[in-house]
Amino acid sequence: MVKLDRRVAKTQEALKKAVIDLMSIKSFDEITIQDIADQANVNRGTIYLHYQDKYDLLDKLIESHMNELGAMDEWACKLDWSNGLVPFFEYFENNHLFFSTMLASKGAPSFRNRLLDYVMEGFKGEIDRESGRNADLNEDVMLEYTATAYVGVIEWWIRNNMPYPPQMMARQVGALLERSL
Amino acid sequence: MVKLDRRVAKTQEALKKAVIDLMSIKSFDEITIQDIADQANVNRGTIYLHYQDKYDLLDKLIESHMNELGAMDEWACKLDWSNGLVPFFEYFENNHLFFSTMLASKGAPSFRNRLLDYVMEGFKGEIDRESGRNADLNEDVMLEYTATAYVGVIEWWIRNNMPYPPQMMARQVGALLERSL
DNA sequence: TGCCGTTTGTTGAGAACTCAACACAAACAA
DNA sequence: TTGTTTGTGTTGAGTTCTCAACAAACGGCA
Repeated sequence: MVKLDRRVAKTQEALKKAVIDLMSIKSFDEITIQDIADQANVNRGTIYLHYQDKYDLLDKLIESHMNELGAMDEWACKLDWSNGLVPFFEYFENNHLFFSTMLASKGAPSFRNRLLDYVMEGFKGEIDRESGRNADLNEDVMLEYTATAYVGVIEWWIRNNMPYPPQMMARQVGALLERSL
Repeated sequence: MVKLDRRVAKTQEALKKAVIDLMSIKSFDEITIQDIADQANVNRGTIYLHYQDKYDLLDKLIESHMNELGAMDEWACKLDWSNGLVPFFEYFENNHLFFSTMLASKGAPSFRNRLLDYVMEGFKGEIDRESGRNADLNEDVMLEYTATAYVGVIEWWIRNNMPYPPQMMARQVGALLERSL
């Protein structure tokens, strides 16, 4: 992991934030490269030093969120379900603008699928294979079932402006996931 | 007025903000150049591309506030007292962190004097010389009197966390200033 | 006194960014 | 159709910023 130039970090951060902010106003397709540059207070040409085009930028933005979630996974999987989920719900809360606009936008299905894949990957290692209570259950079905439920709840929670605190959500969803896996 | 490079504007902005933020924690003398660089997320050497040292930076920071106030002066002096003062109190409110720390710091007297000078300069053109009610009053005394009162109220208002809204302050102080000038 | 850790101010090479300009494509109106 | 507008992607010269390194000054402290 080479530490990257301070300027690079700053402009990439600004560009990603700009996209998120703009997506709460316009749909992603309506956003022009110039819009992003203005919002980020960066020269238009600079964007092309980091990304192919605005789709690439959005892709990298999603990617960085997934990486962030992945990093939390490694850290949190040592805890029990209820406590381990807290940081995730806090993360969703902190970045609710991103997730809500992404899940509401025209490209939502593909983003939703990407999130589902990520979640399923994480759940794969959490299935109870020892007690035998899942002996006659198919793994793919179990994963699809729980991941869909989990993502669905997240989606609902964010869409409704996070009516309950992360701690409570973590406890509730944690209990349900524990039963399912 | 040459428009300056986007990068220059950004770093100068970041540096000024950094100083203000740090002054709410430490006294200005305790703040190191490295502190400012860290807070602004800028390389230490970069500071010297714009300022002689941290004192010069503080000086320019003050200067830019005075210019800001001066620009508002030209715009607001066409209005009556009560309405013309509103933007000023709003400005003080928006930048209360700067003014409160400046007026509380060790260098406060010099800053206070600078503010007084600025205010007196602005009041100079507002003295009523026509009605005759000020005929036997000395201009210097009047200016000193009103400016001290004005600055004193501002200081009190900010020190006490702005207990009344800008509009109300503008109305009250406006009425009093009108009587005095 | 001399040593030591910290802060300061400066330097040079190289990377990143700016800005204005350009050619091109798509959308759209006359 | 033609002309106009708007957005895209690229280029090159010039400026700004980064980073690591350096010498020098400062303030304890033994």
